[in-house]
Amino acid sequence: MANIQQVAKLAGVSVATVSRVLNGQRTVSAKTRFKVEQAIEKLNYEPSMLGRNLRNSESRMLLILIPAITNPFYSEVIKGIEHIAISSNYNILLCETDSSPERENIYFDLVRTKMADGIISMDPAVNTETLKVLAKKHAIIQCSEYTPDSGIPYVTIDNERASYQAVKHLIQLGHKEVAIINSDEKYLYARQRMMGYKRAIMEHGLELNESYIIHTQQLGFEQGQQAMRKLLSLKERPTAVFTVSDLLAIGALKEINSQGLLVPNDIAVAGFDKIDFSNMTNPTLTTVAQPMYKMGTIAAEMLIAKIKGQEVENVILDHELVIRQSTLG
Amino acid sequence: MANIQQVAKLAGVSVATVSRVLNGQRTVSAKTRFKVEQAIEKLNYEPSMLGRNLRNSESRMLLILIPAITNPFYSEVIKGIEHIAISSNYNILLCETDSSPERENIYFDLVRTKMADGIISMDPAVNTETLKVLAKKHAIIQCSEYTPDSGIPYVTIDNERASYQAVKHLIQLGHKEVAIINSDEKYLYARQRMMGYKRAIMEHGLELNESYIIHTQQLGFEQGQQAMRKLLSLKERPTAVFTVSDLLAIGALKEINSQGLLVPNDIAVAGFDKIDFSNMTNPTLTTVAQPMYKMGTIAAEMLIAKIKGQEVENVILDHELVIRQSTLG
DNA sequence: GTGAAAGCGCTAACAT
DNA sequence: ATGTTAGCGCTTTCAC
Repeated sequence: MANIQQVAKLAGVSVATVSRVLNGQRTVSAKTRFKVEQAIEKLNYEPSMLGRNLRNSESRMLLILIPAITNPFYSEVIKGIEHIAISSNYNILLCETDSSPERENIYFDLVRTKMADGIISMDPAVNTETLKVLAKKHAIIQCSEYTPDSGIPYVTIDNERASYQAVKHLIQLGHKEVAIINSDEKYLYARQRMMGYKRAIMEHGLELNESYIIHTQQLGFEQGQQAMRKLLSLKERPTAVFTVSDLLAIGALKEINSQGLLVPNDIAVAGFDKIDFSNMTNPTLTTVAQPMYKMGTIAAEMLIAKIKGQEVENVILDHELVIRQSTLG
Repeated sequence: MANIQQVAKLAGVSVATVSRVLNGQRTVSAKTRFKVEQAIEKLNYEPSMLGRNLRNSESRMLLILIPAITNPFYSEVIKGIEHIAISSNYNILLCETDSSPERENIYFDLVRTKMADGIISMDPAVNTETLKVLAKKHAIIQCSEYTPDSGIPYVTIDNERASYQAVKHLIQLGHKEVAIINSDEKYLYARQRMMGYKRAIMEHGLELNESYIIHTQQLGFEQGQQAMRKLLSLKERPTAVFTVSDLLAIGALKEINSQGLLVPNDIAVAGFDKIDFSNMTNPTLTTVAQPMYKMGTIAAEMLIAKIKGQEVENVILDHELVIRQSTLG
């Protein structure tokens, strides 16, 4: 593997000049540039990023922290991040925490040890204390889940209102027994969506029934099934269910189906995220659309700005209630 | 940010000694080690991987090439890769090619420029010529899709046999009109699965009907729907459909449903991959289970061995036909 | 317009 | 057991 020295030698110039050509500086004469390019070609030279990165004291890597790669919600956001990253000459270090603090710490080390120039955290279970400390010395953005008043910039949606609108939709359809399948309320988004749920219930003069509130530890199909099983075993079954994730909703749908009940006739279901799957279920799923791709691009832009030392503002993106068969029939 | 010099100075030792402590060498006396650790603590020192990597001439990054991050098949494989990578102190550079040659080339540059120590390619659309050239100087493994006789080690399953078994299952159920929704046969796996399909048809004395063979450009829900629409518009509808991906199968299921037909009574459907969602459809999907996680761990182990300069053998993993409602009712 | 040289932070060979 | 030093491959300041 050739290095810059050998190129310089072959071209009969100094390494400085080779470097200038490499970096597209205009202070090199056309003749010299040509000689250098010839030498590069001949030696099949590729500049080593290891040397460049050390010299520039940067890695040009963006660390993305997600709880689980299997949730399509994150896949879409990542697509957005990737788009911006590529066009800004950054690369993505995708890190799945499985909500494990040890794993998380391994990944935090990547930025501590300069292997990553910044972090986009999408993990609701992230250790906010560590994150805050880290944010003092490193560029960090939170995406979707965030920490208010932490000084860490974030991009997200208005979870309370999104949840409110979904539940209101169910209520306006005539449902009086509306359940919610939420995730653990140690997460901010879960608390916000719960608030939206409660506000909708209250504002419409309905009764808040504690047995209609189910919490799950994770956002998966199985958790949705289990939660729905609980709800279906109730003496007074709900007639509608709002879940904070499409994955939960799809699991719930499945469980309702297995018990021989019909959606939406027996029970209406609404989810959250508008993942691709949500349009493939039978019936198709009413859900709150999050602008996932856009969220990704914005998070990436914010992070890159932050890495450059610029100030960045928090961003709240618009959501949209997408009404489909699982509530309308 | 402290560097190794400052630590050495504060501890009253040389940088070599600090380096030894950092790398856990036992040739350092307990007393000295303690002093160094104190200094590290005090300065909040974190060794820079930029320096270390340049010196060691490695990046400890593994580049993973996938066509689309949104296909859950890849997510599972990645989970496996990640598991091994972490425990071997490597990190993952996840790269989505979107089957675009330009993007692919950007990613190849990462290994050319030493930003990645090796590649696991899972992209069927990968440029095999470039890959072969690259493989001469770099560690490369192919996972799932591979290039026979290229000298590039791979881990995969027996696609022909898997496909054969799935189609045979349909035939043994009494179906005589069995269609296949395949992807473009420029991909090896597509050709292999087609061969399995044809062998099953032939061996059972059925007629090969060209109009029952549909090709799609991508593996997505929409492509499955479109393909199924074509099949349903046929004068002589097939009574069973085998698709080379669960995503296609789910799209097909959807289309059959929308046209008011029933699975499996009117048409039986079998997919491929056993992604999580395949158990959430209504009816649940008969599918060929690929050991995705294991495939990931093995690919990662092979790559790391290869990086170390060891020879590695190709691996063919077992698959399994999982029979569920979409064929059995 | 080009070159010489310093130095980014680390490891390892060699010396003691 | 510990220190000295060269050098990994690059960029950039400062001369000329």
